[in-house]
Amino acid sequence: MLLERIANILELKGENTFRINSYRKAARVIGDLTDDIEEIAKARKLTDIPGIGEGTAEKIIEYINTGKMAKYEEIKKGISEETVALMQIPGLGPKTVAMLSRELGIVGLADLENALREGKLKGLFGIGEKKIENIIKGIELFKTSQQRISIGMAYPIVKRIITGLQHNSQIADIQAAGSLRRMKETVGDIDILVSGANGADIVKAFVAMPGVTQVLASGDTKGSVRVEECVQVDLRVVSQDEFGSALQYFTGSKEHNIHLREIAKKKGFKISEYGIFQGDKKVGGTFEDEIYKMLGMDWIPPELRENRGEIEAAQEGKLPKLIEFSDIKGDLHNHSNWSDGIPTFEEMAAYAMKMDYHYLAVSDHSKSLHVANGLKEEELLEEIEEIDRLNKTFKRFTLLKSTEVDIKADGALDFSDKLLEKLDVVVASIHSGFKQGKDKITGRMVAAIHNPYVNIIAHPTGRLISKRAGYEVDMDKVIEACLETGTALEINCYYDRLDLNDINCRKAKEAGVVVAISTDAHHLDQMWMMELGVGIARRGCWKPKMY
DNA sequence: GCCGTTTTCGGCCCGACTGTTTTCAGTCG
Repeated sequence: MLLERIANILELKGENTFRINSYRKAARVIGDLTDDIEEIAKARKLTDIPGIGEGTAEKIIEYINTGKMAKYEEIKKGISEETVALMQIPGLGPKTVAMLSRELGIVGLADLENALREGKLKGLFGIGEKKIENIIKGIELFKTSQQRISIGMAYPIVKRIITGLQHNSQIADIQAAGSLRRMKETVGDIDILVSGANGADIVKAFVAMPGVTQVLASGDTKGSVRVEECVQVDLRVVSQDEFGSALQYFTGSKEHNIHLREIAKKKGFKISEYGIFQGDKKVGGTFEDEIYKMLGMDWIPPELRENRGEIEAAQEGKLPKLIEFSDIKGDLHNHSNWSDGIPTFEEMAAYAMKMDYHYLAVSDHSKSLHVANGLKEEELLEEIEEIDRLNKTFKRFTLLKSTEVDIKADGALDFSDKLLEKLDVVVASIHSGFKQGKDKITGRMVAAIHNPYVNIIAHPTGRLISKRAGYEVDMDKVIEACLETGTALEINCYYDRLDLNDINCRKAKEAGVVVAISTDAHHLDQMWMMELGVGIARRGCWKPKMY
């Protein structure tokens, strides 16, 4: 995003911080849009977007018309991308990078490492022994730092740690915070907050837990470790009367907190991780909701805390009552051992009943998907018979006859309508021809949506978090077709898919399209991932009953 | 650069930590 790049370069140039933040904010709100930016520009409504003023609107229009931004072309002169990237090294900020570039002509990481080796940093203004040591450590950290991981990987780690610690008698409250609590699809590190009297003891117990591979810090109020899964987990200990405000603070997002503090300030309050204050007097902090209440708004569910309008909605008492895991009555996309799954029908049904579900779809792959042991027509017919037989043995529970039918590269479905008609739920999805152009892929999907027997389009974009970008699909056209036919789009809960993502999910909701939250489980112990999908749906503002 | 119950100028979130320029700037979350 060009606006973000402008912000980075301006930062390096030591421009006014507030101007830099304006560019960052503009870049972010545009990234969060569910509507097409060009459409908004055409309707001359860019400045209606909070954070976009006259100046930025002009630049966006210029970019749409010419593919360039004069401002960017102007400021990037003489500054290399490599130099801008140096700011990502922990401990190196814009001031230091600019100084190193000015004094030593350092352009990129290679230059910096050479200069360090040759001892050139010594004696520079503001650089001492310690600073040099920290830059070296920072480079190391930068090189080995992990990408953000899927929330589906982080979630079980948190559950394990919380389960392991909650019996500790010193701990009063324990709760995950950060982007994990907000159910963001990826998390950088994991933040866990506890309240308790003896911080040092709690931290000691934390760093000694099984699964810890490296202790990064262990103090009286904070412990930091790396666990087997190569993720950093931070534990912070606060007193009980600070737990609410600390939870609010550490949950974020940063943008949400900044906006909240602006409002607090205007109302004569000050909020920090230690509490909410009126003058010097602490007026709250034990419970998170009291902070929101004192600021004259409803408590905001963590999943919505991204500064995308949730604060205004809370002020007006217009926050939706979001869907919860307990609202889920079944799962419409699962695989059995008849194709590439592990469990038998009986095991699936028993597990679903234990989860308090009323129904569960058996949606094994179709014949073309050989790698996943796709079912042939006669096998699907057998499967139908077997499920019918089993259903007679259940009370208040139904296994639904289903398939995950392939939308083949030529756009045809892998099973005939005559066969699909015999099923309770038809899930259709793309597993081939990923590299086709946008029109072709969209055409295939729209054709499937128009098939009268297709109920759900699974993993609509095909992306795999941190692994595969997904095929090119025109989501607006897909949504339009779904709206026309009543076909549902899936929120695939599988941890590395989470597809639809939160933005597309909200887009679907705003359009009035139905979504199905399904796990695509191939194993019983993947069925918990429904919780992830519910999180995405909550971020997409879905209520329990839309219709 | 944005924005307005402080409304067209003058603000713009809060606190901790670190290292060094010894009174505070830079960086981070």
